[in-house]
Amino acid sequence: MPRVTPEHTAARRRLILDAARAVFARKGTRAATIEDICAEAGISAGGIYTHFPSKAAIREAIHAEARAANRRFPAAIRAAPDPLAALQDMAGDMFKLLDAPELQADHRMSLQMHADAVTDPELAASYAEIHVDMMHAIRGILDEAVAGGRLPETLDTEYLAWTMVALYQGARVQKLLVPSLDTARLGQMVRRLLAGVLGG
Amino acid sequence: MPRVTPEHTAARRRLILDAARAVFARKGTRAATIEDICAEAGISAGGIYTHFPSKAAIREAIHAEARAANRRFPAAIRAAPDPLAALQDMAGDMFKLLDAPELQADHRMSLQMHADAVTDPELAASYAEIHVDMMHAIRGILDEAVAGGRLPETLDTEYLAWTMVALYQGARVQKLLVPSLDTARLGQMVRRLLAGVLGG
Amino acid sequence: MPRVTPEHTAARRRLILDAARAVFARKGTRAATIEDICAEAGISAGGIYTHFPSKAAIREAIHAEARAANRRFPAAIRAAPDPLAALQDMAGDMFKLLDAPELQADHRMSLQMHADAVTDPELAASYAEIHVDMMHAIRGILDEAVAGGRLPETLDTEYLAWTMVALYQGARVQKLLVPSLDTARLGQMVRRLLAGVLGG
Amino acid sequence: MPRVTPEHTAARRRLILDAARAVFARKGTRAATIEDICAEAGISAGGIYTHFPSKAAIREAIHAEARAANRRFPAAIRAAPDPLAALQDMAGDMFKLLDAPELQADHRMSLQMHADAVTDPELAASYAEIHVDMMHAIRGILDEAVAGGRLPETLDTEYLAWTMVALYQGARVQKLLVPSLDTARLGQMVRRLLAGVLGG
DNA sequence: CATGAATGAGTGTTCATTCAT
DNA sequence: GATGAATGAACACTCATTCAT
Repeated sequence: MPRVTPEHTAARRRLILDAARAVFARKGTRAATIEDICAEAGISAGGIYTHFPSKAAIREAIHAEARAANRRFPAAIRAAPDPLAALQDMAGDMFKLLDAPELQADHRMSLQMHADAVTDPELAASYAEIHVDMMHAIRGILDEAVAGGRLPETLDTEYLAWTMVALYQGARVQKLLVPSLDTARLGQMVRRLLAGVLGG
Repeated sequence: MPRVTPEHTAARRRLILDAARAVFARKGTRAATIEDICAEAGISAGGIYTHFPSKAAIREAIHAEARAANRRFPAAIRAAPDPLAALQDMAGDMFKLLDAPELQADHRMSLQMHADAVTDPELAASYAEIHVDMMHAIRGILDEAVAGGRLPETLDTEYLAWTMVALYQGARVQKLLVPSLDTARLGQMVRRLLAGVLGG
Repeated sequence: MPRVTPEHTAARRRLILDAARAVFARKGTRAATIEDICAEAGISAGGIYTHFPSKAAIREAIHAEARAANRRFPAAIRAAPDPLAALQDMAGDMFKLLDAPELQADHRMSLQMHADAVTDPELAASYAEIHVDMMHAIRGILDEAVAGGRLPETLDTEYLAWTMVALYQGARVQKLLVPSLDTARLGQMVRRLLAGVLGG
Repeated sequence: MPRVTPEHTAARRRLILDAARAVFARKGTRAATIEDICAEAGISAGGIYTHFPSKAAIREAIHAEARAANRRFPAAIRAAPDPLAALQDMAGDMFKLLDAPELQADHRMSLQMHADAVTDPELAASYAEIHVDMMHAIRGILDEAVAGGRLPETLDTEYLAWTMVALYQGARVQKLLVPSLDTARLGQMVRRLLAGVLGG
């Protein structure tokens, strides 16, 4: 019978994952060493291996969490009274996400992971699914608006959705490289571009 | 009379840089080893160090070339009879670039470099300049159109330019992760979005 | 074109193998570290890997050499004018081998390898072949003596050969554990036991 | 009243030692991990240290038991009505021991221990004593037969005894490496060799 | 200059041992 | 006593870089 509560184990996993995310974001997944992660987490060098079988497993766990977080996005937006309006608002305000201090590590991590994905087919497939999921979520809202007569049937909803996702990903990278970027103005411009198609 | 001609030296540099780009694109700058590059170039491990002082120097040389290539972009577009129309066309057609087989390695490399940039402030600064350069080139064209009365004075040309750059970067990543992406339809959508602002 | 002669490469391999044999003999194959071997050979830690892909490969190379050495044994004894007499002499004198200072490391190594073999099926199969080879060599001589009418047809030549091999292996271990063992007297006794069966 | 009875403690020791013997036999003393032993014994990693201060101590305890078992051998053979005949029988039948399924682990263990002994002077000394003990037991029987006039005074009883021990050790290794070995025929041959010296 | 073997600091991982529960 | 997570010193192996040829 373990004398260690499941809560303690979960907390330790959390500790390691958070440390790893911070270190991966700072140094990149490849340059980050197990020792870096342990130092960040305040545990000993071997201590990781009670909770994860390898460095790759940590990376995968972080990736899985990122993916899970992305899955929650569609539900959130669908819950709005007027999803189409919510989508437009978010396109304008989503750029607030780019400034959120608590998300900086995520943005950096994400970029590292994208770079890894190009190298690792398995990771690439999984990341592709994240993008596809985001696209589908947006497209679903657009399709409903088309069905409701609020958008023309001729609208290529799938590629409008793809475009929005690309815009988000591109803006994330841009903000990382050019911190002085004014995300509010960027949001305004995106909103204006979308207004030309979505109305509003 | 020097035994080794400058041409030979330049050819050797070229050989190494091309090999390095290919390997960096395939494996990532960190995972790629000097030996990988040598194998790709068909030279010996020590031979690199006659031409480059370190692996980092190779990466920097590649980056410098990428930057130089980007600098040629504004001039090309300015040379068009109607730069604004050329810009719009390119926004629609630029996505052809995403499919160009000879550019796939560049797209991959670029992603690896962006990831490195987050880790390395010097590289980040330099990459930021590339983005700023692209933005300025686009903005210059937009500003001229404003001056010529073809676009309203109220247009936030700087952030429209930023948006276009973000869209390009995002689309590049997207195409790498989701190869089935139909870049023609993506281009159509981008063109349509821009039409709402630029007219057309 | 390699600037290093094949002789140099062979010498380096030899250096490493000899060092490894010494260290394996002293510490056992498992306890011996790559660093031990490098220190013994006077080379740097990574230097081994130019010549051997892994520690296991070194062990296997040593094993292969031991096996090759064993293969030379039959030819040597067959070359004698009277192989049966030579066999008997060797049975008595072979125990001189146990004292030979230059073979002490081999005897120790051999014991380590036998221990490894029990653990590793592949190595076990290979070691079994060494034993079978030795047995066959001895049996061949005995069978010729039977064919020549010098030994009775009823003699179980196969198992007499096995017994001789077992005696050799057992004596090797014994001498390692009990260095004060008088191998000359041991040889006398073996010769006497064999005389009862082989005549002489 | 002690919460933990001596019986319980003894049983736990037994459990650990049996598990350790099994694992050592299977993997070798060095490759076997504490965790392997714990898994085999069905206890936890820390639990070992209540009963043994270290892994080495377990190995030593097993060795001590092996030595104790060997000490019982002389008494058993002396108890026979005709010890000399019993010795000859055993030499022929002893090879039955090689086939006994319940002794396979012991044979393997023994080989591992011999290998360790070459590495560890203390263990070597102790193992030497086991061999010396076996030799003395056999020699004692032979000397009595000499005293009783059944064997010639010129017989080198000490080295005949050593030879018998070597034969046993050698045969053990042989049977491990060459499982197809026919131990009955091997026994026959040994008996026949001994008959030439001991009569019978 | 080109070569490639040698170097040696550093990496991910293992495992005997400790100790809070 | 028993547990098993935590520790930290090794370990096998990698790789950017050097340098004798």
